[in-house]
Amino acid sequence: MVEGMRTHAAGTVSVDDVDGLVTVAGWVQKRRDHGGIAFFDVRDASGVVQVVADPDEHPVVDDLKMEYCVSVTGTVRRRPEGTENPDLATGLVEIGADDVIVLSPSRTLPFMIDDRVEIDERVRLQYRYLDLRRPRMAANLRARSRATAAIRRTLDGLGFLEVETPTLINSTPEGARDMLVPSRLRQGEFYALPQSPQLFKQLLMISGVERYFQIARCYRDEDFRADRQLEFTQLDLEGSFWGRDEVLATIEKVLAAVAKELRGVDVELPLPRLTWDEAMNRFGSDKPDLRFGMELVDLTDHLTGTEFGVFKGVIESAGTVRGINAGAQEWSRARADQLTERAKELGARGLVWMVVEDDGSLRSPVAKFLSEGEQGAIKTALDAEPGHLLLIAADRWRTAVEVLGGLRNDLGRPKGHDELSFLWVVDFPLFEEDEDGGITFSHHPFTSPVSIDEMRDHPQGALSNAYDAVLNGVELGSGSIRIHDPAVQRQVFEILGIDSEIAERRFGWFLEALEYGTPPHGGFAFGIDRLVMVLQGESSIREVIPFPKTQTGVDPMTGAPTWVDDYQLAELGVDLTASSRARRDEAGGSEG
RNA sequence: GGGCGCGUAGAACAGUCUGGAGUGUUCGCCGGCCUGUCAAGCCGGAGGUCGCGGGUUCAAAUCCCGUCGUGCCCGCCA
Repeated sequence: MVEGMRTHAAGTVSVDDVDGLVTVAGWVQKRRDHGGIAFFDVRDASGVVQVVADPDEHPVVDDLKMEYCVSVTGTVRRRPEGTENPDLATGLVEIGADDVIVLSPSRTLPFMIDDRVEIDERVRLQYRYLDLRRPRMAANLRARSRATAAIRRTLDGLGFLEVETPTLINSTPEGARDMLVPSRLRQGEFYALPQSPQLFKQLLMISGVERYFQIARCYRDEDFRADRQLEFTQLDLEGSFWGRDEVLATIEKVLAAVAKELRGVDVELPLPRLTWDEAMNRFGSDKPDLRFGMELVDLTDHLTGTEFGVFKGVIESAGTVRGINAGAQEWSRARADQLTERAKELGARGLVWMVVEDDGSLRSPVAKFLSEGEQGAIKTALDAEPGHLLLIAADRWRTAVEVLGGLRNDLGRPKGHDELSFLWVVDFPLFEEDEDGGITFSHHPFTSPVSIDEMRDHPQGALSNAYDAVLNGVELGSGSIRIHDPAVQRQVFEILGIDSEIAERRFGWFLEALEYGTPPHGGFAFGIDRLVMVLQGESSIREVIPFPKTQTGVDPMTGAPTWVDDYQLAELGVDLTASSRARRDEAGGSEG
């Protein structure tokens, strides 16, 4: 885009422009002053072009520092033979300066605008506006924009209606912690920021929208991770009169369109599907990374008669023994301790390791407790060759597979993001056990059961109509066919132990809405931040969020969150606890 | 809520284990030289609360305790 102050975008100046008079504007990337001749690079959003000037004719060139904002008018010329720069898109040409104007000088930078240096992230966030000038970050911004454009293009083509839902809604204590906003007009009452537009999109189905989507900001007040922020962006989508396969086919098209846009690859559709059961048993995860093998193997049957106490105890108490072949790994006592520690972190009580020696024998702290036959069976089951490391976990099923699934990821996961492995995980259990042995929904309580009878009679084994999308072991998002029958919805609340009075108070308005001819409906939501993160080869969501927060929820640039004045609190009918007040006073109090 | 790592000049680091003068490297910054560089080069210079507080010691960037900041992970994230 070229207008007004310039005739050309810097990155587009080419041999076609030779002998032409051009004006470019941008930032001084680097000045190289040779005395009688000086070069500097001008960078704008489109790229970089080199300017040549005689400092005697243009003394202003002596003043140019990095990141000065400048305008340059001059004549495009071919670079002298042997001085072309093949690394630069505009490397065949340069601009001979006639006029150089400093539009805006720059202070000395806190860090250089350069992808080759790793800067402390706190400093980057404090000067995010400079950080975003770096080519990698600028590329991530553009990628994100292209991703959302591709999403809108695809869904518009499929007849979807983009609808905005409110971001000040009612709080529901289930699920993640709500971000709360105090109401001034109704002191003492609070809005919540939406964790997702879930109920509103279902209402839109009742409203007759039939095909809805929204690129929605969502909020969850939980602890941070590399792939989790307080606020994040989802593609939220819902449709009526369709089933799971139509939802998946739609989302697949969107994912493929974004992958095509950002990676130029054609993702083969339909995407592979795994049942939750298979994902857990083979990969120890409900978001398996299929870019590598190292699959889990059930060793229980080979060890039913074992004398080894740990295995014996687990098997007798209906647990399971699972193993993985981690392949050739550097091995040491320290490494063994480290992996055992990690296994415990993942919930295991311990970890059995075995290294296959050159003669085929097993080196392991537990080898002496296992019979020759048992050792042989383990080796065969795990395809063990000399030099391989075998890891075995014995526990209740869920723990055993999840521990090995975690270790599998630690040990086998490819470093790069070159390969893309999308997949669906389907047939999730409807409920799972919570820590008190009670029952809790594994998706959300609006997810329909595959069978209502099964849900009522055997809730533990009941399947739900929920599905997840996974890319390279990253959970992109999930969806489900919803409950459209208010009676079933009430039953689910009941099974979950939500008192009918409470359900009525919290969700009565929604249950009532379901009574007015609700169409069968279902949908999906996936995290745009995570999708763009993986496609851009980033390992943190913060690299694709323009202004993210640190792990403690702070924005180092603006200082948010901040203390507020007493009069603001008074207007809201909110007071600080004594300890918060003390911290505020210690910090120098409120501003203004 | 918990575990682990990191914090030294504007930036990136080494030095910390094994205590001995703020020692050093690269980039940036300031001054000078330089007509084909593109992470230009050469010469010179400035720049430090070793995150903060306490302790041990004749002596602490270094050892110990606490604290703050930051990152990764576990819990949490329907």
